[in-house]
Amino acid sequence: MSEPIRVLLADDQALVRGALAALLSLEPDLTVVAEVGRGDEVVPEARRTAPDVALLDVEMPGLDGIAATAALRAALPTCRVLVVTTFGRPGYLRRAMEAGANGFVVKDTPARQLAEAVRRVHAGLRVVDPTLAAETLATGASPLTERETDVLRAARHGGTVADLAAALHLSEGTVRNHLSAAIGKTGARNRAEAVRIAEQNGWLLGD
Amino acid sequence: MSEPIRVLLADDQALVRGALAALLSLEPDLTVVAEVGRGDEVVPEARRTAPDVALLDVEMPGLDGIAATAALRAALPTCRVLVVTTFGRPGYLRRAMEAGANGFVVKDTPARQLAEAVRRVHAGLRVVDPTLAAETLATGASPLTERETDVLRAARHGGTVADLAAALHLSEGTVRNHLSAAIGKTGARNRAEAVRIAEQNGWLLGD
DNA sequence: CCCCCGCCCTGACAAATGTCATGGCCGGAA
DNA sequence: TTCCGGCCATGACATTTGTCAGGGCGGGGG
Repeated sequence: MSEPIRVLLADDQALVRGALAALLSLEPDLTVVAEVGRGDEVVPEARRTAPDVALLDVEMPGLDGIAATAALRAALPTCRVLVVTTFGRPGYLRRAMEAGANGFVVKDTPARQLAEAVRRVHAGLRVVDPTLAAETLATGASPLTERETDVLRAARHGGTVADLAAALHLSEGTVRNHLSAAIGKTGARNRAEAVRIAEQNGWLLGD
Repeated sequence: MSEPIRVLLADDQALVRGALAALLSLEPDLTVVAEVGRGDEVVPEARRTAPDVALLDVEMPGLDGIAATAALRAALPTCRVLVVTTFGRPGYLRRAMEAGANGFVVKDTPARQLAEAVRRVHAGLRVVDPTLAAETLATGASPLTERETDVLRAARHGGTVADLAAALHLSEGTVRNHLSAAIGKTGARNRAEAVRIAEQNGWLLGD
């Protein structure tokens, strides 16, 4: 039998991270060689420990999992990436794949399948949650323009138009116009709903 | 040495649930006797397996963890409850304790401490995340009246005032008034912000 | 070269939202 | 009993938000 597969774990919730480590450690052919809780710690730690596969959560402080995927692929091209996330948002899958991920799994897949997914990714295969794959094709990429995305992102916290205008250095009229466009494109009936829809589709990544 | 502690796990994310099971199974004095993915499966499964400690997530379909806690305490008073949650929302802790929980842990506590928390709860001690305890005292109970809470809950999805009025069988003026009151009490500057604040404080439980 | 198309920016107008004063209802205190 | 205070309900009014038409800028195709 060959060397065990070296795995790096990245998840912001320490409890979940530790639990996943315990789960994977049950498999004789897998070793967890590193654990990190922030996206910006992924690359430094990967350089140090040279993992074969990195298991990255999408929701992380510092750098989200998608950005961390891109950074890791650039820094260590031989390291495979398996993205894991809580929410089955179609946009996440698309963005993850564009960033160079080798696999994508949502957190409500059965626990027994995770080790198998790691093995498949390590073997060079692509692993994609099948239910999500169909949905991704249906919803497609973001229809939002760059500025519209900026404005929606800023609107998440619930400020007034004046606040957004100040934060983005735009006139209030402009902000209203971008919001209006975003509302139209998302099919929403007001700002709050547009934010919710865009967020659910994963169109607001990048803080 | 006495019998191992029997544990029931409830979490809607199968991967996390399985991982927690793996983590706890590493401890020789703990046995995971049941796993469920919905709040409304907790009591039936507990009746069947007679656990000593139930580990409940707050965010679950069917019945949230707080409601499940109350139901479980009523059905099997000898079973201790340890509530686990992703978000350290002060209101959650308060509500969980009022519902009869014996402990409360957030998911970014270190993994090693979970087994210890289970043991303490089983021994009859209370386990509370210390940082959260202070915050709870500071933010206190919800200042929102029942109707205000209803209206904010309905407003989460982002509908218009007309929608809310129809859903709650109220006049539009009334809905606006309740929203205005909620905005005032939360210190928000518009509806969306009020929803966000109330949600963060755990004042909107109960779907 | 010129045209066209899309994105960005802006102000004026219409529509929705938030505020306020008012009145009905109920339960506890005087 | 009567009064008081809190919650709920409602309509009129001011403010904010969403829509629209229009102009500037830059890249790609004819």
